[in-house]
Amino acid sequence: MANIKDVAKLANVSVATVSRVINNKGYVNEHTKELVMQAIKELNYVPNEIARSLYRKSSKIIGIIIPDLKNEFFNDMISGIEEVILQHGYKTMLCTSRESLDREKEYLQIFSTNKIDGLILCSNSPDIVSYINLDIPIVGLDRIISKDIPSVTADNYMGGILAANRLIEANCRNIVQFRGPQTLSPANERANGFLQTLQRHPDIQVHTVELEFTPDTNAEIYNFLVTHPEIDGIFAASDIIAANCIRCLKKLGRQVPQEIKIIGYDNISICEFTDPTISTIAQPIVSMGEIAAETLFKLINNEPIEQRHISLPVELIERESTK
Amino acid sequence: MANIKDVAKLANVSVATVSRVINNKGYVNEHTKELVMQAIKELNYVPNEIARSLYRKSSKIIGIIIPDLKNEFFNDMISGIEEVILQHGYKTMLCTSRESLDREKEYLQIFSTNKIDGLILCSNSPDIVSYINLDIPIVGLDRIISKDIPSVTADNYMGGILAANRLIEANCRNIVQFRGPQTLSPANERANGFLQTLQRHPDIQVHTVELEFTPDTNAEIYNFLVTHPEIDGIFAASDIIAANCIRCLKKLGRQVPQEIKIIGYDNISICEFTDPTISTIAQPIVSMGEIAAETLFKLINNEPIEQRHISLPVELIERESTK
DNA sequence: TTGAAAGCGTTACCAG
DNA sequence: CTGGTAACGCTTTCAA
Repeated sequence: MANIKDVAKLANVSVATVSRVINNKGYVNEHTKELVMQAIKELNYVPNEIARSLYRKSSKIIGIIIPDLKNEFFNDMISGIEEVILQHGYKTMLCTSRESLDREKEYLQIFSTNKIDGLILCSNSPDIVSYINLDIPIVGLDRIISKDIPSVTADNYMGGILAANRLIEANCRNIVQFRGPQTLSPANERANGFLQTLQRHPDIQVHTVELEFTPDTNAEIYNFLVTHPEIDGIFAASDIIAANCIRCLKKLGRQVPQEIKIIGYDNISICEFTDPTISTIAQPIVSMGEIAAETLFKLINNEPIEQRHISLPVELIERESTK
Repeated sequence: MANIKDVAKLANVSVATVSRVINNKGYVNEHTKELVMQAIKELNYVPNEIARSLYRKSSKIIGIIIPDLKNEFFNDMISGIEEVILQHGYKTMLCTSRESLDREKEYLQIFSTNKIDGLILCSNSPDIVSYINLDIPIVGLDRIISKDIPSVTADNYMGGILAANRLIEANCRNIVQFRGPQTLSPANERANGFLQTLQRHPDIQVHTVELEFTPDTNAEIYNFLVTHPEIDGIFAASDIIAANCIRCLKKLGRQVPQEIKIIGYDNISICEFTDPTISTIAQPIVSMGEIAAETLFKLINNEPIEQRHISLPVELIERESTK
């Protein structure tokens, strides 16, 4: 692979001149420029970004840590992020933590040695903060990492309220909330919004079941529904869980939505494929990613940010499962 | 951020010694080592991987280009790849092409300037080869890029055969194949296996409809099914398409699987959530990713590879849609 | 067992 | 307008 010296030699100029040409910076004679361009083409030269990074002390790489790629929710986020990163002329280093603190630490280490310029972090681990030894801008995504780290989240509290109101309107009297783990702030906020709204209706019974965000929650769901035949309304922590509920209820011979209403969360594509289709709380997922990335670049460029913690509105999408 | 010089100064040794310590290489006195370690800890020093990369002329980064993150199929692949890359002490630079040649070229350019050490490429573009100006190992994934570039694919031809045989066994007499675009070799191989098997049954009518792998193929599917009420068997190019078929047929009041059998492709999670659940051809997706990565590292380390083009077995997964 | 110094490929400053 | 050169942070060779 040719380097800048080879180009300089071939074009009979100094490396400084070549550098000026490839960066379009400083004065350089039109004719000299031509010569250099020709040499570049002839040698098939591409500048070595690593050497540049070393000099400028910045890799132009943005690190992203998310729990899981298999979740459509995170995919949508990433597509929003990637677009913005590319527009700004940066690259993406994408890592999945699999919800493991060890893996997060490992990637943080890699990021640290690789001198990334910014980090978008979507972490469950409450004490991840103490492992962050990066002196670069960070934006928390979907979850608030700490008070000091800017974040972009959805209005989970409102999501809980919307779900509760819909079930109340639908005349549900025995409601179960299959909520996410207590370690996740979004799950807590949703539960708070949900429960506080229902508290104003003392005639409504509310159960709470805490589930992990793993694929095999079926047994727990099934067990609960079998022992609680009086349930007539479900608020699920995710659309996947909602879909699992539908499956369980079908097995139990119960009619959705006639006997039981269900509301999911996220508005991923599965909502449209189940029978009945799933009513859900939609988050502006792609926007969340975009805004997180935009915020990160503001931090990188030392521009002011209006708001440290941005919370985006959510929306109830009505489909068949609550009709 | 402290650098190696700072550490050397604090420990009262030379940078060479510090280097020896952090790399565990060459002779260094046990006591000196202690001193250096202490200095490292005190300064919170982490080696600058960019400087290392520059020296060793290798970034320890593997580039991955895939069409789309939103597709569960590619996600599973990536999780296989990521694991192997991490084990080998490399990092991942993941890029999505959105099926756009321009974007592929853009990323190829980025990879080139960033001196990645290897590339896993999942590209639709037939003429992508001519844009690859990297002198590093490449492995094609899911699709064969060129005869010379090692690849890992699934046995798509066999997938077509399995699907055909299942529909034949189920006594289908009017079959439609919703196949993928002709520009994709996997789609062609599946179609070949499928059609060649059915040719031996002249009493069976076969239609072929070519679809893009976009989310909004519903109109085309609906139009075809409405105008062809005699259809009693469907082979879909993906599980998503199969799920769309189920939705359309429900709208048309037709019973699956009683009146029409459906077979999908990929075995992604949606198969379990539709009603009826979807029979499908399963590819060893995670393995494909792992093997592609393993192959890449063999190439990087100049180890021999047994086979240039590896084709992995597929399997029919029987669910309700063909019962 | 340790240190000095060259070199990895680039940029930017300072002279000319 | 152009060239020489220090600097970016690290590794490795060669001498001591």
